[in-house]
Amino acid sequence: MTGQAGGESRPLDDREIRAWKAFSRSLIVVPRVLEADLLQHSSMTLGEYQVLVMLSEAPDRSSRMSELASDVGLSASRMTRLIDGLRRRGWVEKKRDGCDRRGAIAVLRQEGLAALEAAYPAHLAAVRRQVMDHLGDTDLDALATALEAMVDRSSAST
Amino acid sequence: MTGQAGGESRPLDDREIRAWKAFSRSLIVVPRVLEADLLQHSSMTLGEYQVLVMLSEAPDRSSRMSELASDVGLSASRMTRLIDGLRRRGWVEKKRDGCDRRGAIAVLRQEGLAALEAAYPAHLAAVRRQVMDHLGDTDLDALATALEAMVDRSSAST
DNA sequence: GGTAAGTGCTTGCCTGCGCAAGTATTCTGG
DNA sequence: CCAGAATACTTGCGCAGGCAAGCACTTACC
Repeated sequence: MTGQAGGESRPLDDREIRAWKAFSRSLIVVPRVLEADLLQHSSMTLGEYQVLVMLSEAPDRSSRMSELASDVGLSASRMTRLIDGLRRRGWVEKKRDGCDRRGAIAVLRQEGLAALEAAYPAHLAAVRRQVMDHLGDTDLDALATALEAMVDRSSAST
Repeated sequence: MTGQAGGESRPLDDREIRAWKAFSRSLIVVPRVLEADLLQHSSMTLGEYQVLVMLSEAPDRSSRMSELASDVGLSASRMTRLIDGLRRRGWVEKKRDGCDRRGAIAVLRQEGLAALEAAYPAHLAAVRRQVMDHLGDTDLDALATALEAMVDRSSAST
């Protein structure tokens, strides 16, 4: 029994409903607000910001497209176009992988790192203001563990 | 200095980074997976499902467009087109408000309720499987409170 | 009562994003 | 060494969703 659609699931109780409704609203509202802020201050998307962060932390400031995609949780096609956008702005360059010439590797350029550093303070403030400041009573480790499990489950079911 | 981006914020510590990264990935991945599931099983969007739920719980199974929009966290224009879609499927009808004839009121029809009830079991199972099942160690009330605060803060800053 | 400002929905247009199909390259069995 | 399967990206296309401008109606003020 995979549980895909088959098994009867117990309905959510009141606590669960409250948590789920709050979570599902946050899924819509939080990214919108953060993205609007980032777009206004730094002319970049939330996805673009996250990709720049991943690249800045990667060895040689470079990473394969497919890794970037799965790390941020975007589709491969989205990543192609996202990287194209960053390339047009001169923030990253793309080169074919020498060993596996199917693959492409995105490399963060100096200008991209500068853009990321310029965007960082305002975005950090927005994340604190919109998200972290409200997590006061929450056990961060338990929350992180739970969210990681969700995301892993989802990637697994692909 | 607006204060919007002004103040220096303390960088996130390791715990916060972990929680934030997990949260931001979940913002991308969770809605995608749930929506794909809902679309496949019931041919409706997550937003459409949520609107149907709101309507089914509302007095007279009807609600003003603007209320629906703010309850689910979507923009007014999105709500117009979403309701149009539901109307085309015969699930909802729209009538002008008698008292304030600027306003429009969406009314859930029997067919819409039936569609919602048909979609419910599979969606419930998906929500349990993808989300609720992973929240075991988490204090649901604290989490709900935190998420509600986030969303309220965001709506407020409009 | 009539004009000005405000409110509530709709429309035009643009962007983000995924899916399905296509292309290029690598791997695998004969 | 060569077909066929598998992999890694790209491209075509369609839908979700926001913003800005528009239209309809109401409220406020003279």
